[in-house]
Formats: sequence, structure tokens, C-alpha cells
Amino acid sequence: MKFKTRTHTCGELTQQNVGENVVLNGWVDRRRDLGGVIFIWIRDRYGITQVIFLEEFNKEAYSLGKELRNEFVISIEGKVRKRPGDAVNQELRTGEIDVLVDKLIILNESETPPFAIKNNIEAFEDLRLKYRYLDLRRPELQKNLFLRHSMYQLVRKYFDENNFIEVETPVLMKSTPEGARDYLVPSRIHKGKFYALPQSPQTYKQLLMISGFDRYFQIVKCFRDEDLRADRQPEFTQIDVEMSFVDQENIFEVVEGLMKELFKQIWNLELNLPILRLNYDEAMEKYGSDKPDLRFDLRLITLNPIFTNSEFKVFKKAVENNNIITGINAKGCGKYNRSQIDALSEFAKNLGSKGLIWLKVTSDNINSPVAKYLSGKETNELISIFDAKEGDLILILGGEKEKTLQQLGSLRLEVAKREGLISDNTHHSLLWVTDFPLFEWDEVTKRYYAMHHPFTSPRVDDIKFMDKEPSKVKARAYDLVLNGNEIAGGSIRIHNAELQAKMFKALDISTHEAEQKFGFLMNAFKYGAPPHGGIAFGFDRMVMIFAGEDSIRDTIAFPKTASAVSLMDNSPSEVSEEQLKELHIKII
RNA sequence: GGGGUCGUAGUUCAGCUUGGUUAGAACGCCUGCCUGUCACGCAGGAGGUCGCGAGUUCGAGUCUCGUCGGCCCCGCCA
Repeated sequence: MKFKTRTHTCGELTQQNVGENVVLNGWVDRRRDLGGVIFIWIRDRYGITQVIFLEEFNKEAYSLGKELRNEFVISIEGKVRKRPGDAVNQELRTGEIDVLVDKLIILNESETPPFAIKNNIEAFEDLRLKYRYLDLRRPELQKNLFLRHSMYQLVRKYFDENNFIEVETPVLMKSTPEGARDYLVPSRIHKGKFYALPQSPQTYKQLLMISGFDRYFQIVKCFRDEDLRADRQPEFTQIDVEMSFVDQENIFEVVEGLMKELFKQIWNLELNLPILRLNYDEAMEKYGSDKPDLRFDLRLITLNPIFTNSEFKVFKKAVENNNIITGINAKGCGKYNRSQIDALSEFAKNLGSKGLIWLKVTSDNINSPVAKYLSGKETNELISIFDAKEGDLILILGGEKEKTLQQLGSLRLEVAKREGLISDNTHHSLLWVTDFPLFEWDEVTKRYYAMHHPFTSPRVDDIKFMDKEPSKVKARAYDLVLNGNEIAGGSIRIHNAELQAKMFKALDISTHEAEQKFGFLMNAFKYGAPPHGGIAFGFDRMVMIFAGEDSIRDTIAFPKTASAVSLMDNSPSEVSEEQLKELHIKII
């Protein structure tokens, strides 16, 4: 089909162009047929321009214009005219003008789309995902993908300017099932053997340090076969960074520079450096989370000292069992009625807590189901430690330390949500959480696991605890947290074969097993491995936050559903007998 | 693996508590009229496997059980 190349996009014509003959290409966004005159909005990625078909001006174009429907692809030729004064549309960048059409070519027709191509969409996400190519026509999603693109460019530019080299690492690699489940790829040539898709290029980037590349980064797809969430996809993009001859401070400096640049370029905000730091123990105790959202205060306070000699059985027992009693003061929530408080209790219960204790602070005392069990002294101390005023609501949980802190941490977020404590979206909270535990005890398998990964270096002073008291050992590991989301995590690595062996031993990984799984890395350590460390950013999650979205699916072109399915192309799907046979695979 | 929630017209929903007439609304779609609309307006019209399968019942969109799918959360995510 013959049509002229556009002279302008649909987002650029202004008063300056009045009188010009122009050609526009795009999609029909909306039509308003008044009889005798037809207004069409024509849309492309740059914007929307109103074009007009006038019966008395050009009968042929007008009758063809009658045929137009939403999402038809068209090319028009016509003259730019200034709109009458009262017909200017302030909402459109091109709202001062319209184009009187002299020639229309319908490049392609379209069926009525299953949902309206517009912002503030009403359709459910499953429908949108099935027709993702239509969903992606919506300006909202286009904006997100353009933002994502800008962020790629800023990241690449930043690391390039700071002397980092981008190196691609293999997508088909060895399966090392420490941590997340691997996606496996069967080998045709080697019967019964499998590649794995990388959960992260961790081992490769460490090998690149041993090779002497010194400063590496990569924007890279990673794969984890675990259950999904609003902020978790089975394949996702990571900004992977590794540096040699560094300690934690050097890595922080590089990352803080990047964040400053992103804040400036994306949000036009001046980020004050250095970024606030909290160690893991503090973060847990004060906020009940290893990724606290500090856009609002609402701190947890440990109450054990108040209740050391309590008559109240629940508290007495908690203190005796070495459990924690922790609480928050939900300012002004004393107004909550019974059902609102029940909802909070239910929320805590669903997290696994035994029971939420609440106390409404009244003008002269407290109103609570447990009031009668508390001594006057305890009540007064509570009110004083929380600086509680009339109309406040104190919420308390007791139980096993780590879990209880986490539960109250979730409750803290819930209260913030209900009370609208995060309303100012120009105020962001960025912080480092440092000194994570090196190990994590697993109740089911009764052994320690690496909280981060087995190449994470312990704090030098803590190495002595590795044999006898592993739970005491802190790691040289850190997370970067933005508005309550973990956006990056990293560590200083072990670069010494002896310490690495000690680590494997603590993790109950035998020499043979370590050799089997990580022999290539261990071997490399023998040939002059420099001290090194790094960090990896969850890029999709960062784009999500910078875009102000609640789901990373809105920042990924073709995402999968919560059950890891692509509704558009129906993957995963069955394959033919021949394919399976070639791969030596039998479905059971 | 577990919990919650949703599934009715192309779309978003109401109807379900308390089973009973022809399953409604808005938007969208189709036809006609309309020369300054921009959520165009006006008149008319079409459009339903009430996710699927059993069961209870004289009768099921509505009650029960199962199942499938979406979303959120817990577990999981070195």
C-alpha cells in the first residue's frame, strides 16, 4: 500500500505549524462523528493530534473517514489550522491546532479491542496480559518502558564513566542448587545432563575479579524457579556489580553516586549523601524488618524491661522463655472501633502471631481487655515509654524474637497504610542495612544455611565464632532499601581458600560436595584472588519504585502471572514426543 | 504446600444474605440523525455456556462439594 512517510509525529504540532501541509501516521484513538464533520484523535507514541474530516471540504476523504473505528491504522494528509479560541484543548500538547484532512489512507483495520486503550484502565490484568501488545499501546505502560529505557542508559553511562567494564556471562551454566531453585535446561548432546539458567552471575563475576578486570558490571537477566509476588518474577533483570581491592565503604561510595544520579535525573531530587545506615539488629528491633520503610517513624519498642516481674501470665511467660515483648504506639488510633481493632488482630493472627494485645489510652488511664492484669506501675511505664497521649492505641505482640519482630513490623506497615502515613510522594527513604547474620538456622533440616550466599565474608572479628557459635557471626553483607523495598544486596566476598573451606564446613557442605559444586571457583582462588566484593540491584523493582507502580509487571514488557504463566503465548507448554526423545526425557 | 479474595454481556459491575416472572446497569459495539466535538449529543438495536463439573431441590446465577483460572499474602526467594 502506498502512503507518504510522516512529516511530523502526533505529539509535536503547535501554532508554529499553522498553514503547513503535513502527513501524520498513527492509530485512531477516538472518534466523534457530528454529521458533516468528524473529529478523529490520531495517536502514536509521541502523543495525540486531532484531525478533522469535513464533508463540504473534501467529500471523498469524508466518506472514507466515516469508516474509521478505534485502533485503525491510518495515514492522513492535510493542512494545520489554528483552532477557534473556545475550542482549544488544554489537555493535549497539540491542543492549539487541528489538521483538516485532504487525504486519508486506511493502512490497516482493527477489530474492536477487548478493552479500551486508555489510561486508568478498568480491565482485569489477566485480560490485559492476554492482549499485552494492546495493553502496551496505553500511554501509562509506554511511559514505564521509556522510563526503564532511560534508567538502562543512565546506569550504563554511570558505570562506564566510572571505569567499569560490562561483560556478558553465560546463560547456560552449571546447576548449583544452594539457594533458589534452578531452571534446568536438558542437554541433547550429553544424555542425562543439564544446564541451569543463572540465578545470578555470582560465580562468574568473582572469576572476572580473579582475571583482573577490577571493576565489572552487567545488566543481566536472572532466573529463579520460586513462587511469584507482586514484586517477584521468575525471570528478572539485575544490575550486577563487582569490584576488586575494595571494602564495604568503596562499594557504598559507588552505589551512592549512582543513586544520586538516578534521584537527580528521574525525580529531579537532590539526594543527600551519605545514605543513612542501620545495622540488621537495629533494623529488626526498631522496625521489625530488614528492609524498613522510614518514610514514617512509628518505632517498635522492646518492652521486656517493663515486664520482668509482671503478674500478667502472658508477659511473665514470655520473659521466662527468653521471648520478646514488643509494641508500637499507633498515634491517634484510639478512635478505632471494635471491628477495626478486630481487623488488626486478624491481620496479626494471619501472620502467625498468637494474639494482639491492644490498649487505648484514655484521658485518665487505659482501656484494654488486659488492663486488669497490669499493675499501675507497668501501665505508667508503658504510657511513658511510648510517650502515649489520649487517643493513642498501643499494640503489643509477644513471642519468639525474630518472628514476633517481623509480625509487628508488618503490623507497623498495615497501620501506616490505614492511617495514610505515607502521603508525600516526594519524600523518599533510602538506607543501608548492614551487618546481616552470616548464617540462618533452618528448623526443618536442622542445619545452618548462608543467609546471603556461601561466598560471603564474615566480619573479621567474628571468624572466631564460626565453629562453635555460628549464630553470632555477622557478615560483611549489606542491602540497599528504598521506601521499604530491598533494591540491592551485596557483600564482601571470601577470597581466601582456607576461609572458604571453613565456611563450607560451617554450612555442613563436605569437601567432596564443595569440590563437586564449586571446585572451579575454589581452584581459581588458588591463583591469586584479589580481595573483592560487590552488589546486585533488582532492576525491575527499581523501575517500579521510580515509576510509582505497585507491581513490577507494569514495568516489564511481557511479564508472567503469579503462577509463572504467560497468558499471551501460553508458555510453558507441552512439547512433542520427538523433542523429548532427542533430549532423553520421559514425562512421568 | 497453605490462607484470603474474585470469576455474571466485549469491559467494569449489581443481583447471591432469604432459591421462583423475560438475569439488570454503565461504558463499549451496531443503525439512523446531527458542522466545533474533545466523556459529543439524541433516537433505536444487538449482545449471556452466570468459569467448568457434580450434588441438594418441583425449581439453582443464588445453597453444598469438587475443580480450573486471576490477584494478594505466608512458606519459599543462597
